[in-house]
Amino acid sequence: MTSVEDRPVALRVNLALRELLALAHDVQVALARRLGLGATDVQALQHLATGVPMGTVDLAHALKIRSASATVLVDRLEAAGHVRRDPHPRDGRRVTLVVSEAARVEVRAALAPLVDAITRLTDGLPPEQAEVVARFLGDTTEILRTYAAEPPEAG
Amino acid sequence: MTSVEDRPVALRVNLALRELLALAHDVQVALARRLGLGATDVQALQHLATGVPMGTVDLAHALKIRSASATVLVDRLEAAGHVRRDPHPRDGRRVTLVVSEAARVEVRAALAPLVDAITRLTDGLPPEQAEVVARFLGDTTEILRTYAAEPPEAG
DNA sequence: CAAATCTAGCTAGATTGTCTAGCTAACTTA
DNA sequence: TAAGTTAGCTAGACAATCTAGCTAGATTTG
Repeated sequence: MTSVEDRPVALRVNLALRELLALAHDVQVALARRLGLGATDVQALQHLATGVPMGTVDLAHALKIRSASATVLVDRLEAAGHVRRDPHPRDGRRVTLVVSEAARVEVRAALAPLVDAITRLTDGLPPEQAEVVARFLGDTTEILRTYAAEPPEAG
Repeated sequence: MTSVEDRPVALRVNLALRELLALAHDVQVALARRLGLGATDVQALQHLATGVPMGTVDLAHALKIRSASATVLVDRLEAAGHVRRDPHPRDGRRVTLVVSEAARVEVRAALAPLVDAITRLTDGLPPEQAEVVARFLGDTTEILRTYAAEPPEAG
């Protein structure tokens, strides 16, 4: 039996989360505009900036677009000087995508106000509350990941 | 061996949030695929489903696209039987967009697993922790909104 | 070791969705 | 009533992704 008093809180969390998901798009667009790039291109840079070495196909998988589209995307980023195509040392077919240091800095700078604001928010919380929030966010991303991965029709 | 829990809480929250923002896109795409629509069309339905009466221009503002694009978007939704264009009772220029009950049900059903999972998660929290989470999410959406609204160059 | 198969990446052309430009009709104001 | 504003639409341009199909390098197999 759910009590009447914790219903509003659950509802508030649900609504806030949905609003946050909706806002995510706007945030990506805003970030892209700051960098003068398209939204997908920025996502690509963010993936590449994690440091995990990637080829064109890997990037395509990460972005959930076709490899052909990723090729064109990398063309754009390369033309803008944001990434470089390095040959793979062992596999002649492969390409290793390397983010330029300038692009890395640009992305970090554009994200800074956001990261700083969130950090301020987190630092303002008592440690045990921050812990609660971190755990909740971790669980939530897990749920979202599951939902996003789930096939449209359950087999 | 460092585990995830050893990291500073602030960093974990920041990372989780960024992951959440990245996942939001995938979630929208997954939802769109379930409904057989484009991502923006689904967002439009979600906006319209809130019950706040809207015209084409209002929808355009909500989605941050041009009114011309919204017109075409509404054409698509109308052709698919998801919305209806009703004349505005007082303003002859205006159109009131009405979501069909079928579409409303479809969207709710497609979102159900997500909403249910989040609700389970929230209901599993002690009330005071839920309160902390709700407050944090509210503050976060505020930060994101500010970031998304901020002009590329401070003038 | 040579043939068949697979994989990474690319090119070309079709498709889709948003954009800009510009229009009409209706509302508002001086 | 004339001028300006707003809601919505149409037409055509543009940008990003998609499908189809190709080449070259890697892997497997008889």
